[in-house]
Amino acid sequence: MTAPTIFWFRNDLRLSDNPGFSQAVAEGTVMPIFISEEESAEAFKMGAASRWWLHHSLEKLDRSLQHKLNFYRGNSLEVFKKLLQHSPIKAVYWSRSYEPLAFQQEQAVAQLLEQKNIPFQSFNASLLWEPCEVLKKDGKPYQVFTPFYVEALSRSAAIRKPLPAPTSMKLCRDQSNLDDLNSLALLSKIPWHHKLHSCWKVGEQEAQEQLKIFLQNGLEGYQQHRDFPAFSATSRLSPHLHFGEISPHQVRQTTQQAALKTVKKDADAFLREVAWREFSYYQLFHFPELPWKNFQSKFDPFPWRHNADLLRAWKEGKTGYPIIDAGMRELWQTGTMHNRVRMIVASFLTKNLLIDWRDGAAWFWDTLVDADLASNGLNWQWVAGCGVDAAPYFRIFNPVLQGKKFDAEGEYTRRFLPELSQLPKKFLFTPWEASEAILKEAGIILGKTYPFPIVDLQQSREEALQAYHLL
DNA sequence: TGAAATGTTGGGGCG
DNA sequence: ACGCCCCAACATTTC
Repeated sequence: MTAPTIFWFRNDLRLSDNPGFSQAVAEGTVMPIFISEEESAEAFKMGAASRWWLHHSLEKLDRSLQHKLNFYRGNSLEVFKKLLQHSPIKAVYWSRSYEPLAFQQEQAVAQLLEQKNIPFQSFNASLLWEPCEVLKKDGKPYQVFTPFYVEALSRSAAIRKPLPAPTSMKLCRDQSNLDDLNSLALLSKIPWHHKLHSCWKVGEQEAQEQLKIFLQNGLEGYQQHRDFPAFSATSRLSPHLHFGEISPHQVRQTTQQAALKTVKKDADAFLREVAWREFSYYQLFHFPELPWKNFQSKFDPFPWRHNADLLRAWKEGKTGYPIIDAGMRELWQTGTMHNRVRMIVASFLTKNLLIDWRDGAAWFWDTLVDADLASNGLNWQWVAGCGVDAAPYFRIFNPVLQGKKFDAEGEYTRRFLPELSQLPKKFLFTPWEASEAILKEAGIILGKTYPFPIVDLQQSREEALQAYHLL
């Protein structure tokens, strides 16, 4: 048997539109591998919800690969060193990561392969635009989304057409490898994740299916409906995109084809959101400290509060503000949160509670199935006001008004806060204003079945404005 | 991809 | 008929 080409799967867990994989298959026998770096460095630790997703995504991918996917644990450089000792390798291909640490790892592997004189090649499988190519006239990266997007769109012609999945593959296993998917220990022993099964369908086929469902049912009116958390008007593609079960190229092309029949402005609005994902990776590429360092360094001395009780109340959805609590419970129960509500809860944490955006980001990292280093960092910094093209510091969401405006019927809030389900619409976002009789009728005992507000909105708003103003 | 404070306008009630 | 006040509705400014 001739030596196989290794294809190193990373966050590109699909067979279709995977340029490196297609090329490897076209050139002969392929040994597909996946490396979990989680044990090798704290920085690679994934959140519990992401691990759940990854486990099932790998399971699906392994099935598509005729159960030939090879699993390894540890530092990727060490894994490759061992791999190269065992058997002759023709070449190594992979899809580039645009996350700083993962990029460093692949650079180290590339160096090793160079030394060993083994051909290798990396591919862009996950971004529509190479971060290093889209630059301002002065050669510096864009810091504002809109001009970035205008420039990016002008380069649309260069975007590759999505590739079909290979029709026939010769795959092989690494016989010396004893690890399997379960050795990666991605699933928590506590069966909390069972509830995620009813919310999500993981995998490449499922991602394609979800895109179709969204384009058929959700695209028309997307621009208006996407703001209302009770509707299912969002694409729900983010975890699929994060793990590369579907590529932005596929999303873009299929959306544009669908848009020929439906409303163009909705398609544009949707693709603009996909472009925000690009912008996040773009910023992460040019500012690798994005996930943990203020983009605007003047925020560095900001006096964030370290109040464990307030933070816990926020995490558990027990702040006493129903739209906040509904969002936080949705997150815990389903591994996601509607985009509008993410902004509201993030504003509440960073402005009303004056808690460090990194604490919020860490919780999202642990609980979101679409937790993404680039998007999480960019968007938290956006809300906190310290980020790229950020929201101004004085933009403070009022959870009562936001609830009334974007969940006017209270459907979303009641869905995730069953203890308030009997409360009349008039008081749903201000239960503390309801009379004793009304609360009793609704079966609510404030401070017992549902908390009193943990902060005063007006006062905390004033304090935030004052603190931010001092910057 | 806000909200609150402040300013302006115009219609109606009323002496 | 007129001026005055009130206030809702909308617009602008400010944080």
